[in-house]
Amino acid sequence: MAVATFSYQQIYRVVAGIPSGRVATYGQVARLAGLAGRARAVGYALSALDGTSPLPWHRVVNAAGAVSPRSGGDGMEQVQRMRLQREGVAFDARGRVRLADFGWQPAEELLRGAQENKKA
DNA sequence: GCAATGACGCTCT
DNA sequence: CAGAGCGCCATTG
Repeated sequence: MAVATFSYQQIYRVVAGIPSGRVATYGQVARLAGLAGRARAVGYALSALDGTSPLPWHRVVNAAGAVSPRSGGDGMEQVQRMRLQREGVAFDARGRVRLADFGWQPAEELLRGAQENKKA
């Protein structure tokens, strides 16, 4: 495994910053992590995580506002939905979240982009 | 170093 | 509004 590359740390930090009851898209996280356009890297970083990771990975969804079907058939996508509903996130009949209401809207200062690397 | 795969995003139909 | 196709970059073999 890559043993947590530099980019991964940025991604994890952003994911950990997602407030409860809100969901962020891979592209959003990627941009905040300084990896604009590399949404795939975000998905890869999360895939590298385990179900035991302390990060709220379940708050990360795709641009469609739906849980992405990961390979392996872990069935964790259902767990992700359950967790989000538990936090107050509502899903529509198609199992998709209304990003217009539950989508995470970070402050502009945070939107500076790749500038948030200060670590406390 | 090259080739294949992947928890994505955007555009077209 | 929903579904399918193409392109992007990063990681792994």
